[in-house]
Amino acid sequence: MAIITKRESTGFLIKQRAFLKLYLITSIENGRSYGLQLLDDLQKGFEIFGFRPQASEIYRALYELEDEEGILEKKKIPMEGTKRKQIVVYQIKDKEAAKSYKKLVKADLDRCSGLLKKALEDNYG
Amino acid sequence: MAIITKRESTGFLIKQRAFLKLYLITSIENGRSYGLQLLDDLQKGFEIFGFRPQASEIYRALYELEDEEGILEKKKIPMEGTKRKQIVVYQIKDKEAAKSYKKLVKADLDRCSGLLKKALEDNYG
DNA sequence: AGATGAACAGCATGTTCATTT
DNA sequence: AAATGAACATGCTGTTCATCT
Repeated sequence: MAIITKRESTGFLIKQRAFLKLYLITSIENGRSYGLQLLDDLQKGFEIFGFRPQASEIYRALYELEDEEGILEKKKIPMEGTKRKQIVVYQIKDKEAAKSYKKLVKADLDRCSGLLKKALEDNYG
Repeated sequence: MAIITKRESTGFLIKQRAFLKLYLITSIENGRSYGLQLLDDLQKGFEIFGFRPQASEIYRALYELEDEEGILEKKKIPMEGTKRKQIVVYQIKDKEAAKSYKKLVKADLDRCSGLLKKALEDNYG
């Protein structure tokens, strides 16, 4: 019988997953889109920062927003310009939940900004 | 025979290890100290940010700064107020290497700050 | 107990593969 | 080929343990 040990966070920086989930909510609020399109937007937007998220991370984030947080719901629609090809699009299912998730992430982003700011002051001040 | 696959970074945020190494260099530049003391300083300094680094991370970071980067060198000295108890203190071995490491980390911290700033603008603007 | 370091283990996420259209 | 998602693999780092004084 295996012993399961739950692991604590030391509270360093925000996780990529949460960061992407924030962007996915906002993008979907601004009109529906689908996985690869969202990925492409993010990759282009962060190119100058040297950050290139992976497709699998996007799909995992979308899955969690739907299945764990209950913020999104999934729909299959025919892809534009095709008859039979379907794509998976998401829309906001629970506006309040979306709002409160974004609020949580904002607090963490602010915390992280403060942490980096402190490091810049302490080490290069 | 095992196939070794090197893993790429997607370039999200700075790793805790690099962040701590930066602080360790600066602390050691400002007067020698030893592992648990450095840990205690860091834990106290970041308490308000909810960040609490672990002892093992400090020792790993010190090891790498000595053994991999060649920036620090180790000395064993008798602990204050004791006759035989020894502690491991570090001092800067290669000033230029320290300087250039700090420069690299500064660039990354600036990049990360920009990334967080963008996220705050894009999602709460 | 305080200090150091090695060994072990979990989790976030990068990589590869399968399936469908 | 584009799109989605599952399965597999790896590295960062949290946890535990051993040793020494």
